[in-house]
Amino acid sequence: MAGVMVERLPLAEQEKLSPAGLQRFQKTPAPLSEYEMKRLQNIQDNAKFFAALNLLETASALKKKTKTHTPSRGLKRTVPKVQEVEGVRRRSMRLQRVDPSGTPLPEAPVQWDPLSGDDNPMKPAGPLDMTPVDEAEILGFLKVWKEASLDGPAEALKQPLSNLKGYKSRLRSMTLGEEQVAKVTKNRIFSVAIHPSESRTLVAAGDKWGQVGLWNLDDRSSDDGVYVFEPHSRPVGCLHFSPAHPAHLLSVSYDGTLRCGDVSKAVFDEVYRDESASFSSFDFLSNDCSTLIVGHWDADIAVVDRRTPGTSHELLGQVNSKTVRTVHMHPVDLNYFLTAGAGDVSIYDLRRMKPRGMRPVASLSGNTKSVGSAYFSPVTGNRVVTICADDRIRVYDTSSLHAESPPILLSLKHNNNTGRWLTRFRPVWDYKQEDCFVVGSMARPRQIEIFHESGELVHAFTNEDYLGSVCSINALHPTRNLLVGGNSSGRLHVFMD
DNA sequence: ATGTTATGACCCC
DNA sequence: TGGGGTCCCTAACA
Repeated sequence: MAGVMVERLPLAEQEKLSPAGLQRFQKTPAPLSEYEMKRLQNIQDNAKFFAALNLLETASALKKKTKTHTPSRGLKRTVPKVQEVEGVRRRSMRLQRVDPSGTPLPEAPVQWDPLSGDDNPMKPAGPLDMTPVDEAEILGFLKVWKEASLDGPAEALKQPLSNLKGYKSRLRSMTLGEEQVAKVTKNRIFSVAIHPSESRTLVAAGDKWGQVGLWNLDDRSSDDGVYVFEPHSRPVGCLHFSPAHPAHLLSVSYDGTLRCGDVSKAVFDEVYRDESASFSSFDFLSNDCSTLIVGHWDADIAVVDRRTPGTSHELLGQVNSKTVRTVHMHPVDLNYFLTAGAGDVSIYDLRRMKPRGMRPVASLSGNTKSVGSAYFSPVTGNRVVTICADDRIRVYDTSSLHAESPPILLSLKHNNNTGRWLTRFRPVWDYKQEDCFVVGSMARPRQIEIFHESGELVHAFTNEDYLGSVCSINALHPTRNLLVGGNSSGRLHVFMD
């Protein structure tokens, strides 16, 4: 803890688990809801799918596998080259930057424009096939993902908070080995997600240029279990498996689309699209995860219902700040949501959505520069953790939602200066231990840190051999001892017991 | 001043 | 060699 300055403030007592909080990670409790009907329909639809699957799997099992062992998992060194289908590519002298005699012209400053080149074209509207960028066979993988999604509600969610000592020993049991590191996207990671299954280990990451990589860690066969898709064309800022139906993987992107990767259909459906906008984040609004709240970069907030046809929002408001980097629902009272952006962290009431200048219910003041993220503690919502460019991590007491200015419990000095090439840190709470959060770090040796809300460094994950870079974006499994950290070259690191 | 966004410098086959 | 993989604490602009 050298160099770390902690300002301690009084702590409120620990709250009990709330049923509403629990439900976020459980199946929809209501019997025969619309969702259940839809699910039955899906089961029928999928019968055919599995029939086809069995046939193809048999066929692929007969294929000879000759791949040699490589020390690192994930995306391979040699990416299959896309052949120029048009034969010789004609380029003008001007584009080649040579004058008519063939002598090179002096280098002109080029404004790089992703929209004009064919490097990163906007994806077409409508569903995209779930075809990996290398066109690898994925039926076997989809089967795993689908089976993993059939896990019932976790008993562990109902267990009371363990004490800090017990929690520490759980963290100590989590290790990183060669098999727990893989490159899952081509470029730098902007978001990660963990499938909630207790029987299977499935993680995902979204990158700078719209890729979403999925990694099945249980796949120890000759294949490495990594499958890379490209459902977006710009950074994938936020990624979550649906807690109510984890066969769905939802993603939002700066490209102005929100998609839902659906195993049953093997497509990335388009849920919400606004080409003139840029989406930064989203959260599930209802416990059945059918409605979503989406934060736009320009401070618009949209409510989206996945059940209605079309790709527009149901409701649009604008919060009273310059930008919205993250949006997060209160886990107990689903009328309230939290936004964080440029120098502003506020709680708003959904029932008072307005087209412009919404007045917050509460303002979480103290951040003196740009705020990277803000999240409610996931079970009670009694805490909010923020991270700011002023090199502080702050924890607020939000147990009284109508306190206009929730008190700061902690202001922790932390080097958040990630610079030009690293994704900004986003501390997230641990569902298993609601008073602790995980955050990336610039400290050497490279580490991923777990802090208690008091500012105590509870644990630092390090590994001399396999963790040599900054993991900006991290996620913790809701019940298992499992941590995923993503770095700026597309690699995931999975600490587990 | 604050906040955001660009695509660099190396090393290694 | 050069293109791709990898890690990372800057500088211009609005």
